Amino acid sequence: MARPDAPPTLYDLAREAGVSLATASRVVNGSTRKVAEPYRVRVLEAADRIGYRANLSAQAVARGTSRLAALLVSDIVDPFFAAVTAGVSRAAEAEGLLVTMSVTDRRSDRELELLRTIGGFRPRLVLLIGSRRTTEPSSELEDELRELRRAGADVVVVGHHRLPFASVRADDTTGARELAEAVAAAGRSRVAILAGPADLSTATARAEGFRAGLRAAGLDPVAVVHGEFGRSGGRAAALEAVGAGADALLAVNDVMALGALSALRERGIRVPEQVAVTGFDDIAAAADAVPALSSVRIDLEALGERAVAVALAGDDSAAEVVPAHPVLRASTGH
Amino acid sequence: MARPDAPPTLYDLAREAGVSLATASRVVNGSTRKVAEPYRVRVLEAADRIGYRANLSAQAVARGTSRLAALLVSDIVDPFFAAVTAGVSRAAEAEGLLVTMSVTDRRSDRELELLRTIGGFRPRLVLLIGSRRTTEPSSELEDELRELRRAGADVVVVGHHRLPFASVRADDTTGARELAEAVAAAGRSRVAILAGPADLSTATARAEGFRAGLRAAGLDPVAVVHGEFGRSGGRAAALEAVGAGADALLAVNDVMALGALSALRERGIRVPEQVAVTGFDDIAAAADAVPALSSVRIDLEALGERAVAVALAGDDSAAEVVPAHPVLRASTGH
DNA sequence: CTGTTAGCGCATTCAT
DNA sequence: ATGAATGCGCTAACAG
Repeated sequence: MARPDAPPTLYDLAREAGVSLATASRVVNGSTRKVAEPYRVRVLEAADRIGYRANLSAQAVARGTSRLAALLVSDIVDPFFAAVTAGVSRAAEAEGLLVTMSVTDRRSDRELELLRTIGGFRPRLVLLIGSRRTTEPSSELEDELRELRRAGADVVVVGHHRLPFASVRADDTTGARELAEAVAAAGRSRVAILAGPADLSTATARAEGFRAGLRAAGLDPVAVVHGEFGRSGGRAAALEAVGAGADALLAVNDVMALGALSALRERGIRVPEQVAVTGFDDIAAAADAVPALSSVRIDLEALGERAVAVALAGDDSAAEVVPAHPVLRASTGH
Repeated sequence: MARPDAPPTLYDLAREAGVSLATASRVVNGSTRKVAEPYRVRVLEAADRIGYRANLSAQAVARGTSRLAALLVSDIVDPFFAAVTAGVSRAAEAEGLLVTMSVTDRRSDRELELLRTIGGFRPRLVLLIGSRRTTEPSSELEDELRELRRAGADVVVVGHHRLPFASVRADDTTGARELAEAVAAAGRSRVAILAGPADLSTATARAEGFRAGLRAAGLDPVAVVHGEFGRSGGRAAALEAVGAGADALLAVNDVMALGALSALRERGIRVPEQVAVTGFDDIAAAADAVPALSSVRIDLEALGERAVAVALAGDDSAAEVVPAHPVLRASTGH
């Protein structure tokens, strides 16, 4: 029944406590507390007596800024993004920020649309997680972000990108290079790269790192196969790579590597005896795979936490990099 | 430089378009459009000329209600919650709602605290995902939810619970029963239940279902071992269960089952030859496990979508149930 | 159908 | 240190 029973307002609080609006405001919002103790307690007591809860939207209007951290993520079901999101969530809440999360589905149009509506809330932070296609025109996106920036939001992009904003990413190149070198050192000479989408910047950065590592070992990839970023993409790519005679498959992420493993298993191809397989990100499932998947470890949650820290710092030219190093397991015969 | 460059307001828009505030408002906010075409276009053109974007907080204040859907989730890294969240996100956005996501870490105090701050935004929807401990006093939580309800929010709880609010959950009992029966029919007679936390209502509902299924097959569980909900909990429980002589392990969720698989593998115990293992939820990783994990399939994203639909319906006594049925795979010898 | 005006809940300057 | 008054950006009667 009694639904639209309006919550008590600051006015109600003031009246209940027998003080002025201003005084009530000063004690419940914090600011530079300059309220005498007796008044303080009266207000505080009155507050929980009537169950007062500040209307954050009204605060945002009056203050001209909100306590929202807007998070845009490609796909929350992907363990990679889920982990980063967890980090963002923790760090944001520690800063007293409420995080809004929207999934872009990797579609630029949705990304843009979401950014627009979110902008309406005048968020304090805007975090873009998930690498951008390198081929798509990002000018619209860039404009929108710039707009948000002007409106007072600090924006940071997680992952590789070419946007003029602060960024946080893993040291993909180093991790990839080291992993490729380790695989070469393990005696594989015909290694293929499961490169994922050709226009995904993170994927290409990792593929480049693989190449560099192989080169350092005096090798050239026997194949570089592109495809979907997901598990089915990994399956298809794996099949194509072994068809090309590969004895090692370096995937640009764990999910693809897992797909590769399952495809190889179905084909009766033994890992690591016949073909070695590696992933990237070291998601939880990597260690549990059979055989356990060699990968490149990245502290995903830390990545998320750093993202909000960097955003809060407010330096557009910041470009933080978190470490990424190989974790060698059974899938490479280690 | 020009950072705190205040975004254009409705007032600016009106001036730019040469119309009144009210007219400008009418065209940009939609409502029952009663604006003559010529005016409409003038406002619209002016809008994107100056890059006008409505201040949603201000709208919320003026309207007395927001377009926010507040989502509280136990652990976003858990594939189960991630999938449900994805469904919620999609459905909410389809309704023009922005979703805020907070992770409770399964701690009641955080849950309560988050609910309080979120309440400050006067959200339109509040979704609680993740089953509640049955032992903890939920009165505070209940009060808080009731408060939100009074303030105009529609609240729905996903999963089993004992709260007087709308709910959406999977038909765990049926799914569990059917799975247990299938395992029994496959010739297992000494089945153990990896029951998870004794005070997690979803876990107990599933365990009860297992019991019922075994009973129907004339069996009694040889062991019911409680423990953590996660993968390590599954490992420990599995070891204890096989110690008790079990030839089948029914876990209350996939993550635990996956942990069980890995523990058994390390011990050299063969699945399904020596011991059958089953999970619950049928997360993506279940089908990829080795051996492929038998589980109970639930359309997790649909669960999330239904949650917002039910919430929007606004009926506190709604109690929707989505289907759950076994998916038999190699881990049970199917 | 359009414009005026009075709030919405709160922060904050300005007097006191 | 406190209170009265003004404004934040927007919506919703209310008149015209």
